[in-house]
Formats: sequence, C-alpha cells, structure tokens
Amino acid sequence: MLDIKLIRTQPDFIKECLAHKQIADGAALVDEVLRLDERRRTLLVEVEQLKRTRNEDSQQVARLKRSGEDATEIITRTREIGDRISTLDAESRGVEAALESKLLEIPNIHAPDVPIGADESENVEVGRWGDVPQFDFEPRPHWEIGEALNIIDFERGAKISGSRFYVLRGVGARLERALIAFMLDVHTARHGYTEIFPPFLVRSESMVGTGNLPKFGEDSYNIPGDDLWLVPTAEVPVTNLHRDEILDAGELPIKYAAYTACFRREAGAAGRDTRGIIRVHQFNKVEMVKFVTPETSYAELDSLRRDAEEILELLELPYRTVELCTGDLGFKGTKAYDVEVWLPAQDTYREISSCSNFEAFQARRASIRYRPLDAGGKPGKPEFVHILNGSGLAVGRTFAAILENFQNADGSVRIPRALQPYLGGLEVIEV
RNA sequence: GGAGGGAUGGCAGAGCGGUUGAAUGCGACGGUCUUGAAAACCGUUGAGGCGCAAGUCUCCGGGGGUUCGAAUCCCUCUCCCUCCGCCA
Repeated sequence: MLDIKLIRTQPDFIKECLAHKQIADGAALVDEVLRLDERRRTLLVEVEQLKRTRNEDSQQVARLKRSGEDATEIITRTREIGDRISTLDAESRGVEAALESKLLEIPNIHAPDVPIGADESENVEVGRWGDVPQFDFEPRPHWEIGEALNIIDFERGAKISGSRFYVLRGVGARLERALIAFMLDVHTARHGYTEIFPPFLVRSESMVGTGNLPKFGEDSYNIPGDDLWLVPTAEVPVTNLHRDEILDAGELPIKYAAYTACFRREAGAAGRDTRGIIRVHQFNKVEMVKFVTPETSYAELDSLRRDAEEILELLELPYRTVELCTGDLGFKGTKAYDVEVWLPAQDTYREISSCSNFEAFQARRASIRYRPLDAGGKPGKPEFVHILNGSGLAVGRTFAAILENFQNADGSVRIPRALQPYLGGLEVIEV
C-alpha cells in the first residue's frame, strides 16, 4: 500500500510510475483515490466538530445531574446531534472502506534507478556465473531423466491429484529433502538467517498483508469454510510474523529463512510449461525474508541477491541475474532481481529466485513498524520498516537444474559435491 | 465437538455507565544525590487520523448495538485458558 499522503501531494508522479508498470487504469485509480480522500476529510472535519459538541454536552449533563438539576432539554438537543453523527459516521465508514480497498489495489511504485521497460524482454542482465555445460550428446529434459531414473513419477502424481502434480520416490525424494536441508543450513550458518517453520495455511488478513489479496485471490487455493489459504510462498506467513508490531531499532535487520511447500493454482498458465516440474501446483521453496531500516534496504537487497546466488554457486549450477524493468516488476516491488539458472534441455536460463525490495509497501499493509533512534540515541516515533524477500531457492527448479546440468550420456546424474553429505555420500544417481 | 472462564498501556494488574486515555506496581528514559555504581527521591513514558498551528477526534482483542454519555450494558466474531470427548 502506498502512503496516501504521497498520492495526495504527488498524484502525477504516481500516475507516471503506474504507467511505467504498464498499469492500464492507473490514472483512473489515482483519481478515484483522490476523490475519496477528499470526501473522507470533509466528512471527518464535520463529524469531529459534532462529536466535540456532543462530548461537551454530555459533560454538562453529568454536571447538572450531579447537582440535582434538570437536564432533559440538553439531552433532547444532544440526541439530535447524536443522530446526525450516526448518519455522517455511516457515510464516513463507507468512504473509508472504499478508499482502503482502492488503496489496496494500487501497485507499488518503482525505485528511481529501475530501467523503464514494457516487459521481460527489457530486463537488464547484471551478472553471469559459471560455464554453460557442453554435451557430446543431445541433453535430455529433466522429466525424461527423472522418469528414466525412476525418481519422478508424473503419471501417479496426476492419478492422485491431477495435472501439474508429481511424486518423487527413492533417491528423488531424498534429493528434494537434501536440497531443502542444504539451503537452510547455508542461510542459517553462513548468511545469518534465523530458521522459521511457519504454518502452511494462513488467514485472509495475512494474505492482504503481503499483497496477495485482495487482487490475486485466483492465484491461490482457498479453504472456503474456514477463511484459510494454502500459502503460495513462505513469504506470506513469515512476513506476517511481525504484523501489528513495533520493533526495536536494535533488533533490525531481522533475517528469516523458511522452508514451506508452496501452492499455486497457476490459473493463467494454461499451456505453459506443461511438462516437467518447472510449473506445478505444489512445490517446495526456501524463502528469505528481511525486515530492515529504510536507509539500508537497497544494500540489503544486494546481499539478499548474493545469498540466493551463492546457493547456485555451491551447487555448481550456472546462472545469470537480471534486474527487472518496470513492466516486469510486478505489483509489490520497488526493485527486483531475478536469478535464472541454466537449463540445458530448454537451452535457456529460467527463473529460480526472485529477490525484491518492497520498501514500506507490505509494512504499511501489515502495520509493521520500528522505533528509530534519534541522534542522541533516544527512541522516536514509530516508522514503517522496509521488507524484502527472495527465494533461496525454488527447490523443484533446483532439482530439475541438477538433473539437466549434471546428466551423463548413460542417463546417470552427478551429484554436486556440496550436496553429497546430505545424500549419505552419494556421488551419482544411477538407474 | 461439549461445558465454563478470560482478553485493559512494554509487562503485571485495578477500573459504581458520567473530567478514566485509563489507578497501582515493574520496566524503560531523564534528573537529584555519589569519585563511580547501587539504593533512595523527583519527573517523563501508548498508537493513530485531521490541522500550518493552537487544537481536536478516535482507539481498553475485532465488528455491530443500547445511551445525552460505554473500558464499563447487549449481540457477534477472533484468540487464549481450564475440564470433558476425539486424535498424529
């Protein structure tokens, strides 16, 4: 959520930012917010004046009654004021609710240095690591390798749960578990994150806090009778850990790493990535979430991205990192990097981590603040923290990348050295 | 699932429907005293909206209601606790 004061004072700037984000009705949205905000403040002034009068009158009633005098006249008069207040309050609540819901639909604005662009084709590559493997045979896609090794079972996954579900078995199941443990170990032991194991079901409020509701409800699975949602990412429960809290400046930065399964309906993805485990309804992911002071958030974004990249380096997987242009930045971010792993069979890099700074966008929605210290070290007024998050990494896609990058001509797959201890020393997966 | 009890400021804990945004204690911060510290004493100490400001309004788990007036009464939701049932 954006600061209403910013919209009020710089509406044209906001409209321009929304246009860069390719938001078609951005200007109309801003105008509607301005209109509602104006109306809200007008009502507020009027109703507050009436309430003041009522408060004074009520105290007058109290005085009269105490001294045993008659108060019926003033009570009658105040009753009318009360009715007027009820009417205005009702209208005020309506306007307030409308304003709130509009505000929740307005995307975040981008940081000033983000490249302007229409879509992902205008993202800017900012780094590249590792040598793309050369094969003296035609590299096979991970779904073929996985089935041949009898570690991925698509058919039975579909039987049990439908399309875009799969089953891991044997070494496959263990590899998945190994990756999760490995990633969490690196982030906690080397990168200083605190491990969190959150609930996989969250309430609507939590989804609103991170920006997954009200606009993107179709993307997630909802449990209708219970107002619960299956987490689309650990970002949702972990960010909401500190909802409605005021943190001490000394606690920041707070860095959490959490594994969860992630559930996504992929409603708009019909026909895309239908094969393999790149795009499925349930996948595992280790997520990093940071709560930081505003001055440090862009430096924290850089280190967050590095923390994700280092996992790939330790796993010997080639990747590149792109900075998202305004058109690809999405709803919540001010600035974001995608880390993309090399997938030989697709002959391309595919997103395996997305690292974003949201500045105060989520903090404002979820009311997560901290108490800054002034020059003399005294605690001041609460301010919103900046929140960032990034995948570290998408486990299923890492699994696929390992199969494809380390495949041998005979169908076996080499296990990267860093992962071997997590697989009982296994060096190669063989048929 | 059934039966009860509860939710108040950073924490603990009062609060006959009428100067209660809220006693008191602890904590924190500032000061006095001290070579320094402790103790003692004094003072300060919630959040938000509108407003240039003075100020004003709102908030005692959330929402709604009764009333001239609600932390206090009523309804409802959420969460927590105790007992029973069920259960990995």
